[in-house]
Amino acid sequence: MTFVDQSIKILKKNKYKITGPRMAVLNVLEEAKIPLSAYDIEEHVPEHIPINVVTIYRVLDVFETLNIIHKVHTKEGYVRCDFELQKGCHSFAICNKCGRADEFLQEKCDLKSTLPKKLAYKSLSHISELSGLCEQCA
Amino acid sequence: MTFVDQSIKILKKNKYKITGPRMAVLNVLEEAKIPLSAYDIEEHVPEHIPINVVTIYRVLDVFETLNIIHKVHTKEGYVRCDFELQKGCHSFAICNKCGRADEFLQEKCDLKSTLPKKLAYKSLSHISELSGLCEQCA
DNA sequence: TTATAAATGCAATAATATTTTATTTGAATT
DNA sequence: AATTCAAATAAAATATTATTGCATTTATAA
Repeated sequence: MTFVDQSIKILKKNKYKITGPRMAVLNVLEEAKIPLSAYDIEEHVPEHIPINVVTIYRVLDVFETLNIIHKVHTKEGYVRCDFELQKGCHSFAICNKCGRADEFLQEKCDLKSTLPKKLAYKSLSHISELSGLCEQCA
Repeated sequence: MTFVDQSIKILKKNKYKITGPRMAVLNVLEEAKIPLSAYDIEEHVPEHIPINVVTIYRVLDVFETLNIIHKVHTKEGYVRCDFELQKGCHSFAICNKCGRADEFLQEKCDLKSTLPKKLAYKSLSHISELSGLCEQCA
């Protein structure tokens, strides 16, 4: 099942409408290898169906909530979720040279357990981003 | 040894000058519990010694290079380094309510080892940010 | 097919960040 | 204490990322 199909399924399941802007953003992110900003996405959308950037931000908000996409904070951009991965810790390996971002799973994630006892946080979520050089750029 | 003194020591060791703007930024960050943007810092600097925001960005760049401060990417802000911690993985626990950010050490950090073999990245650095509620806000 | 909640468009604005060029200054040296 | 100059800063313009409020349109359930 493709990324787009899987995403549509998730949208419907959660009572969100299938709209033009949402489909356009899904199609752009399906192909992207590097994190794209809302403005990047605006440029990649086919010229005959222009979308307001504000709309793109709102679409991205919904997609993030549904875990259809993830925000790569160190790059201020968004990438599609890799549905092949199981639910768990969504982490990214990011290439400093070409910008490529690969999602990967931390099967045995111990981040929460490393939080010192004296920091009594009720933790809800976390993100790990690793910067380096991908195979091609190394 | 205070954060400011330790920072001065590191600046001198690396042949950077001790200047007004650098001292002002150090003094602001020494007290801050939450990540501050360059513009936040500009507002916190004493009124009788205004600093250009561009200068603050450049000061922050140097400080980041020297690991005197860290950027909290999920908040687009900067916090002082906690020199009490040993060198290693600088991670943050961030409160979603009050914004507080506590640096903590992952003694046995396994992030790099969780990167799948097929992603042949040469990893250089990484950041982990955990969002939740601190003891006061929980 | 129609009613309506949800989604979008538009305009304005805020917040964060960078580039270029000219000027000033910290501190090493004399 | 005066001199010197690489290093640091200021200023102005511009780029990039993000949000808010309100009017209008649309996807879909009934």
